[in-house]
This record gives sequence, structure tokens and C-alpha cells, in this order.
Amino acid sequence: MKFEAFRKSIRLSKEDISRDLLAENRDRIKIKKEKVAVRNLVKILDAALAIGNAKGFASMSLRDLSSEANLSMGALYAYISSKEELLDMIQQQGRIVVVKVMNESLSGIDEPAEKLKTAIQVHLYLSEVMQPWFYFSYMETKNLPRDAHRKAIESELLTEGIFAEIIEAGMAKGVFRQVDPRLSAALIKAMLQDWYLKRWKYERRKVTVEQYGEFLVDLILSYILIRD
Amino acid sequence: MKFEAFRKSIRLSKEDISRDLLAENRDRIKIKKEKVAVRNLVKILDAALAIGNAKGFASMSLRDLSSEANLSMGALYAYISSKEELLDMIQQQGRIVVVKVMNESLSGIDEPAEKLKTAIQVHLYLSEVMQPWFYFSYMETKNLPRDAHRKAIESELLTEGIFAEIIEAGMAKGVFRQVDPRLSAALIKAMLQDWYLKRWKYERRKVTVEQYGEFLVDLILSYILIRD
DNA sequence: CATAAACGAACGTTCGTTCGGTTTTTTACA
DNA sequence: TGTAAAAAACCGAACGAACGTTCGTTTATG
Repeated sequence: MKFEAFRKSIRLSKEDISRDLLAENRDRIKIKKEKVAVRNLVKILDAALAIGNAKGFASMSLRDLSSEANLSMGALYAYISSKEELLDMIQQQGRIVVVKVMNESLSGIDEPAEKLKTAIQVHLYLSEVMQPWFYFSYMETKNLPRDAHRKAIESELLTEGIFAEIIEAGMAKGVFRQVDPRLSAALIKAMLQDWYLKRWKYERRKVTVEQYGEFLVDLILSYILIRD
Repeated sequence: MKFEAFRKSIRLSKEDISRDLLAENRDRIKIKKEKVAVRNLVKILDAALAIGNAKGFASMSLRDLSSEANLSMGALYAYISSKEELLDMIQQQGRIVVVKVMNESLSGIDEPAEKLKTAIQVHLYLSEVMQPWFYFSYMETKNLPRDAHRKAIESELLTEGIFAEIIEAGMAKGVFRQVDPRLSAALIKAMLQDWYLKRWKYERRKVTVEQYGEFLVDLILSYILIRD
């Protein structure tokens, strides 16, 4: 699968995500009209991710956010009820998208090697489309309140579990070698994460997301496939 | 190499590190007597790494630090000249140790596969001994002032370069397959980092640092060694 | 008794959050 | 279609709490 094909196949513009997020938090957001709410949510999320990823969410003041989003302090508080809740909202929305896209993309694929390859590519491409989200979620997990923090960890383990299950199925079918599925999955995740955590590095070296994906698939399959 | 053997072979107690750090910053630290200075630096660094890793350096107030380290606000400022400088000091000291230990451990090894294996193990074991340092440095890089931030990035590329050079040497000798050395090195680093970034995960699953190291070496060598 | 170290109240800023007032948009009726 | 009332959205000054940092004073050391 090509990256551009993937990007077009999923509906994930900023507006789409903001609309979902609005629907999810209809009770907490005080703005009535969807069109207005979505327009400003896009501005708020854009600004929060930009500032937050540049200097950390804790170091971002709501005055920074207010001026970057071109909204007054008062207007800001019509969309969020506290700074902490904004943090939670961003993370939650990211997780929802990941689970949805991963499940949609993998259903119907049975051949283990093909499924593993697709899972790696989809996760990688998704992290490319939503890079600020992924980076933010990774770096700010520990600043979440207790309950949200627990959910973030569960989510990490859930996506890891997807990879582990594919590997186990491949082993059961005799297509994959006998390896530690959980540890293999953990390392796949680690390499997937490097792509969005160290974007500056790969950008500088002009490594494309497709090249990275191919390399990663090669590395994993050369380890996991039965040898001749 | 066993982890315990490694731990004993390097002198890296908190006191040792604090003493080095004191020597490095003799002009900025106002305390005259080494014994007193080292004792309190240990307390300050312990507290800063503990609080910083728990809730982020930006969210750690100097009052938190003061009470955790059992030092008054005034006393704290006899050891550090600003909060930002403390951040810089911790990172700088970590980098010095990494470069020193890596260079010492790799000199004299010529056989590429052996050298690559040792490099992976040493980096991994070192990150285990100094886990709070490594975690802290990774998570707080972006909060550094401009110049210190640049140095942190250089350091990331430097250690990556060590792995890349070993791989290139192995390719030149005909022991390794023709692979992308830079990308391979990047992924090795990504997997090494996962060990200290997600310690909670591996601890929970009772994966030891030696098991992780073996798995990682297996994975890399199965990709990079010439096949029969 | 002199020097070193530690103390903690106080300073000026900046923070997250609130709220009374203003502007903009929609609605209702002619 | 024009307009006044009502509703929605936005504004930014103001508040108390908490921040990093300083400094005059007290305590410990040798």
C-alpha cells in the first residue's frame, strides 16, 4: 500500500477530527452551533499541539494558547473547562481514531505475513498523518490525571496486543518461527514510535515514510519468517 | 557479558557521578567543602530525577524539590543558580558518562558481530544502571535552552553513529549483508530506548535486561548477518 | 570567633480561572 | 425585506494562588 492511497482512503481532516471530538464532548463545550464550534476547535487543537509539542504542555500558558488560536481567554473557556481537560481531550480523541483505523484496515486479512505487514504500514502511515497527535500523546502521558493515565497505558498495550496476536496466529499456522510474540510486538511498537518521535532526524535524511515502512517490514520478516 | 559483571566493572554510584558533576561546575556551586557538596548534590539529583520523571521537570516546583531533598530554598540556590541550569547540568553529566563508558567498552574489539553485540549490550546495561538519567534526558530534551538542545541532538546522533560505523565496517569486511547502516543504527537505538522509556512494561512482565539484550541482538544479527 | 552553610519570609511575575459587559448572529414579527 | 428583541459568542480586566529567585538573618562547624 502506498502512503498517498492510505491518506486519501481515510477521512481524517482536522475538521473531521474536531467534529468527532465535539460530538464526544457535547455536554462540556458551551458553544451551540456546530459550524462555529468546529471552526474554533480546529484553531484550538492546532495551537495546542503546536505549542505543546514545541515546549511541552505544562510550559504552555493559556495566554500562549489564546493568542496563537486568536481567541480571548474567555472564549477559550467556552470550549474547554480546564487546561487539564484539554490535555485529556486531545489524547482521548487520538486513541479513538487509532483503534478505529487499525480495526477497519485489518479486518478481512488472514494470511499472517500479509496481515503483519499491513498492520505495520497502517500504524506507521496513521502516525504520519496525525504526527502532532502521536508525538503529543507520547510525551504528555505522564502529565495526565490518574484515570486518564491508566487509559493511555491500556491503549499502548492494546495496540501492542494487535501485533502480538498476529504473530501468535502466524506461529500457530506454521508460517512464523517460534519467537516471543509479546517481546516481538513490543519492539515493533518501539520502532514504529521512533518514526514520529524523531521526525526531525528522518526528515533531515530525506527518508520517506514508505522507505521506513519497507525497511521495518524487511527487518521483522527476516527475523520471523521460517528460513529455507 | 552479564549485567551484574557490567555493573561492578564501572564505578557509577550516585556519589561518583555527583563528584564528577561538582568538579565540572566548581565555579557555579557556592559550597566550599567537597564532602558537604557531594552529599547534598546526591540528594538534589535524586529528588530532581524522581519528581521530574514522575510529573515532568516543568511541573516540578523548586518548593517540591526543596522539600523532597530536605533543603531550604536558600540552600538549594547555593548548589544551582537557576532551575534551567539544573536541567542542563543533569543532561550534560549523563552525556559525559555515556560517551566515556561506550568508548572504553568498545576499544580493542575488532570482529564486527562481536563489536555490535557488545555495543548493544553496553548501551542497554548502562541505560539500566542510569535509568532515571536516560529517561529524564529523553523526555526533557525539548525543554532545554537553544544551545543545550543542540548538544543533546548531537549526542543522539553521535551514539547512533557508533552503531552505524560498526555496521559499515562489517559490510566492508564481508561479514554483514548490504543494508542501510544509518537506518539500521537508528532502529537499534529506537529499540534500546524502549527499554528505559517503558520500564514499567518490562518490569511488569518480568523481562530481565539480559533477556531483552539477547532478544535484541538476535533480531539484529538475524537481519544483518550473511545467510548460509 | 570567623567562616561556611542553611534558613525561610518576601518580592515581582505569571499562572489558571472567572465574570460582568460588549459585540455579533439569529429569530420573530411587520 | 427591514428591524427590534433575544440568544449566542466573544472579550479582557481582575483575582488569588503559585512560581522562580533573592537576601538579611540564624545556625553549625572547626
